[in-house]
Amino acid sequence: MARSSRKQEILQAALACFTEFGVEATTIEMIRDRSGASIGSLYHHFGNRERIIAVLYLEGIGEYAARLEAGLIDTLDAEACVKLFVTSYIDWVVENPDWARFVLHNRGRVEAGEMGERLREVNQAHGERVSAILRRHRDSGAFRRMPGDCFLAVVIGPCHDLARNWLAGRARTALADCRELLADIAWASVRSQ
Amino acid sequence: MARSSRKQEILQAALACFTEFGVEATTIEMIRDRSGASIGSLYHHFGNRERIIAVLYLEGIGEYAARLEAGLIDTLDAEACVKLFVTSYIDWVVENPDWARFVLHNRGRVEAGEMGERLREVNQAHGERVSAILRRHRDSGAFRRMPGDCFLAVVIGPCHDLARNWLAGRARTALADCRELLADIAWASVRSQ
DNA sequence: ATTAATTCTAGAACATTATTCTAGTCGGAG
DNA sequence: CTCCGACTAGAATAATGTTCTAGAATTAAT
Repeated sequence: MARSSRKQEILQAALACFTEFGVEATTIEMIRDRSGASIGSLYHHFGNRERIIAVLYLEGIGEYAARLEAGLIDTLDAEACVKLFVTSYIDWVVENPDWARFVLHNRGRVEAGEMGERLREVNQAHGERVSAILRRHRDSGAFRRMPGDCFLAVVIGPCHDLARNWLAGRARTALADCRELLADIAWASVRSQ
Repeated sequence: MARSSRKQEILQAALACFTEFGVEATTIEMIRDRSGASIGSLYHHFGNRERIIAVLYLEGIGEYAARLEAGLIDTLDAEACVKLFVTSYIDWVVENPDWARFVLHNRGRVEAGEMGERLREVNQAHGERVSAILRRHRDSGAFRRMPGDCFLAVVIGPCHDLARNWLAGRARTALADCRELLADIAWASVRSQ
């Protein structure tokens, strides 16, 4: 099979181009040059430009989701659950800055495209597994009463915002240094009373 | 001058196309068709496709920033200041959903493009005016000690997240119904003690 | 009112970029 | 060996963005 890694090489090259020049400005040819693949190879593996973007996106959120779910499985108490959302997100961003930046800026694009349906399915499946775990704590009254949509936004929203700024070089504070603070605030915001 | 609104017509048509088909998928020709302008007119007013996007973006954040600053000028106490961040944001999103969706999904694109420098200037100027007002309260000890980057992320991050979901049709709860709750949480998260 | 200057509109010509298509190469299964 | 599917290659083509030249509309000056 020659190298089954050709596909991965293309994805890596694409991410590097996106990081360096922006998604808009990178052309198929730039990806071809950097990956060493041919036009034919590129289109064999992905079909079109948009699908390169979509695959990269789906792999990214998949990686983060897997990490989160791996941690959540254990019999954690409500506080640890909430804090895990924050810390595993921040850890992932710090470890994969380019990927994180790409994911943070391209959800809309993927969702509007032909892979949008797939993305919604993946997100919904992940959301339901996570909700199932949280429901136990919610039912036991560990959380302040609020709509589920708000709960997630309050817990992870500040992380998204700060990560976005940090990745863009706009934040004076290192993201990692806010790990504990954001986890504390998230827990304080959603715990009952 | 015929209509000086030709430029605005183009912007409105562009936003409508972006909303309906996504920024990627809308072509210059689609904008031309919907606005009734010619290619020449389009390029006369904007120079290139990217600048249409950038102008739309800058007008959007300008509108929200103006609203926020108009409210902040008054001699509000710390709590009212923080809550105004939340409520004026949510109000703006509810009143301008298409614009808000566009702004939420295209910051990276504008920032990476030729208007990126301009955008950073505008944002910095706005940020400094806002910071100046908040500093008074911070110095008086009204806020929990934390980095400035975190402060803003904690206050407005959940709004961004929930608005993004609501605008995408993913939220079960109406955004407006979360106005007070999010404002309360924001204040509770940043007030001292 | 006429002229001149400026702004704006028009769309064909052109350039760039994405995509398709045909022709292969390579490695393994039978 | 030779057949088959996965993969690679790059020229040909299609789609789209941008430039360019010409001219219409509007305004201001005389």
